[in-house]
Amino acid sequence: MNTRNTKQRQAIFDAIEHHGGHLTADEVYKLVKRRFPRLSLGTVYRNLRVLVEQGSLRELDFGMAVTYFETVKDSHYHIICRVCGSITDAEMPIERRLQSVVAQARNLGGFRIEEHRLDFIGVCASCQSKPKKAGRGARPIKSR
Amino acid sequence: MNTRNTKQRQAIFDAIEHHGGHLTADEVYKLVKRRFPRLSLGTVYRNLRVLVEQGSLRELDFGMAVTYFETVKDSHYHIICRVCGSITDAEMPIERRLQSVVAQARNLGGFRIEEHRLDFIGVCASCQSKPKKAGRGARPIKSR
DNA sequence: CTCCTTGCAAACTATTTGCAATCTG
DNA sequence: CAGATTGCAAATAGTTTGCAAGGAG
Repeated sequence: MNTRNTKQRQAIFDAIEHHGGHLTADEVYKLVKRRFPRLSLGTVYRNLRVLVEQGSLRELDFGMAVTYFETVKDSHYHIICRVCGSITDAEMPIERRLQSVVAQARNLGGFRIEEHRLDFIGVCASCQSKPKKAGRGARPIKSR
Repeated sequence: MNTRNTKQRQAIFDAIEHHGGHLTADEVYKLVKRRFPRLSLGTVYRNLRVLVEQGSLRELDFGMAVTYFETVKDSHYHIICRVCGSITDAEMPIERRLQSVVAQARNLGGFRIEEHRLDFIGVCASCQSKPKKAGRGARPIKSR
C-alpha cells in the first residue's frame, strides 16, 4: 500500500505536532475541521492509524475510554491526574532505573520483553488546591 | 446504598476467583450463564462495578479495548504478549526497585503520586516457537 | 489513468441505563 | 414491606467500515 500525501493527512499530523501534547481523535477532528470544514471523523481515525503505522505518531491508552496520540519524537512517562484527567509528560528519561526490574522480569518463562509501560497516577497541583473540580476530561482511571 | 448478597453477584465473584486469572465482562458472563441461563450482560457489568467499589475486584486496562477483572488478593505487574494477547502475572513484588523513579517523579510540579502502573509488553514463549499464531484475544496493544 | 483517499452514513463493540418485575434483608 | 437488584431492550461513546466520488502520483 503506497501511501500518499494528502492535505488532510498533513494537517492532522501538523495539528498534533504543533499542539505538542496528547490529543484524542475528536480533539484533532475539531482542530483540523477549522481549516477543512468538510473533514470527517472517519478520515481522522484512518489517518491517525496510518501515521501510527508509519511511525510518525504514538498511540497512548491510559484506561480512560479514549485513545490519545502524540508525536514520537520524545519518549517519556506520563503523569495522570485522576481528578481532572490531565496528562503531563514526566521530564525524566525513559528506562534507566528500571533496568533491574526489567532484568528480573526477563527470566520469567522465556517471555521476550520488548517494551514496558509506566504511568504515575495521582492528583495534580491544581486539583490539590481546588478540591473536586473534575474537569470535563475526567474519565475514571482504571488500575492494573 | 446498602449492598445485598444476591446469588448472581456471588456467582460472578466466584467465577473470577475460581478462574484465578484475568477475565473480561463477557467471559464472566458466559461462565456464569451456565448456572444462571437468564443472566444478562447488564447484570454482570453492574456487579463488576459494585465488586470493584467494594474492593473485592481490581479493574485492569491494557489498552486492548476490553477491560479485565481480577481478584485483589495479590498485587503484581503484568506481562502481555503482543502476538496472542495472553496476560501473565509477573512473579515479582510490586514497587521495590521503582522507589528511585517514583522519588524522582515526586518532585515534578507538586503532583501527588498515589500509584503507578507498569506492564511489560513482548512475545510469550509459546508465540516465539509458533510464529504468528495470533489467538482470538489478540487485540492490538497500544503503546504509551 | 490507477488506486489511494475522502466524506457520509451506517455498522460495530464495549459498556451503560431506564423500567417494570423480582428478590433480599 | 422498602429498597436493592434483575432481565430485557434501547441508548451511548468511541471507533471502524462500505461505497461512490474525488484527488495524488
